[in-house]
Amino acid sequence: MRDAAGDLLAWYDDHARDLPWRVAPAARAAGVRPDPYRVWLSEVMLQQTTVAAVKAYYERFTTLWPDVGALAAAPDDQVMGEWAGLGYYARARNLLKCARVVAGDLGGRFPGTREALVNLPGIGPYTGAAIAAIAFDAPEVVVDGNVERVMARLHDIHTPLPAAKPALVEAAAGLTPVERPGDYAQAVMDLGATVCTPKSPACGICPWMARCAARKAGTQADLPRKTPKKPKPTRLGIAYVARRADGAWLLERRPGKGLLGGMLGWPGSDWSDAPAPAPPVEAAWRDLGEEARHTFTHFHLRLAIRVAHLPEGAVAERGDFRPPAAFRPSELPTVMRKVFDLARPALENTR
DNA sequence: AACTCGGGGGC
DNA sequence: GCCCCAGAGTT
Repeated sequence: MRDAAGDLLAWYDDHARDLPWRVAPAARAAGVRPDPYRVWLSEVMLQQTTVAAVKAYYERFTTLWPDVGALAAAPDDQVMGEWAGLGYYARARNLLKCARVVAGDLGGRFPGTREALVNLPGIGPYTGAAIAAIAFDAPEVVVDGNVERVMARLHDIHTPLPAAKPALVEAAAGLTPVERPGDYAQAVMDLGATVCTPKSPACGICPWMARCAARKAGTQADLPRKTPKKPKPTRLGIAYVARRADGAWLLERRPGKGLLGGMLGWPGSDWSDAPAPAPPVEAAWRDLGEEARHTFTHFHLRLAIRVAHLPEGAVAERGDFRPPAAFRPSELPTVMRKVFDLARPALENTR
């Protein structure tokens, strides 16, 4: 009788999703290994991010920077601009740090073990194990959100996350095969993404149906359990959008740490219960009367928008003027792009 | 162990 | 609206 990993690999050979960062099955069978650079890039982009959202960014990055040396040589601002909209911007900052360590100290080659990989910026337990397994054929235990859900159901584990994490890792370790560990890891994740989904799992077509304890007990839809999360407070702020008579926009590079760190944005107030006005330049500011609403991981934001036309030669206390040719709205994180979309009509005419 | 850190798609 | 997503880093 085939073991659980064997059943899943057989399913994977017929049902694997065709994803840009994967080596096609025929090529893989012929011994072609995936490029560690591309595995790493895809895994970092996929952290807490859906496949659908990642695809276009992955194609863009690999076109602009086909290898780790090219990425390491790219200017910080360009990389941050290309990451804009994908979220969790510390990933992009650590991506560059990691690329520069690999391209510099490591001669352009990624290390092939989990232990060495997790010492690099932005590579944690999951990503280190995933790169080692997928790119280097190491039998590492790869545990992401999909694996946690599948293991909780397979073994009918009712302990809420995150307390259940050690038990789920142990369950995953007991199943991970020595052969084809990379395919096995991707198979569990595909299973979680397409069959063992968070809501209404398709148990009838699951290759592990007969082995699943939660299905026997009828508890699969309630697993994994999670500790309740805190409600999000609402913060208020003011964003200032100014345009000079020559068409230049007044923009500001945010500090390199914290929320939206390193990203381009509009100058503004603090975000709090009672934000203090902080115009970046003396001008006849006009309130737009419409606010940008945006929800971050742990709070809601309502951003009032103030706009102003500035005379030619105006000088700002904060931020820098960018001519239209040097500014693409796609460089902005989403909340700042929302502000721009609302403010633009009022500033289309430069005088 | 708890908190910070984005954004979009599904329901 | 809430939930989820190929989590990592900080405190």
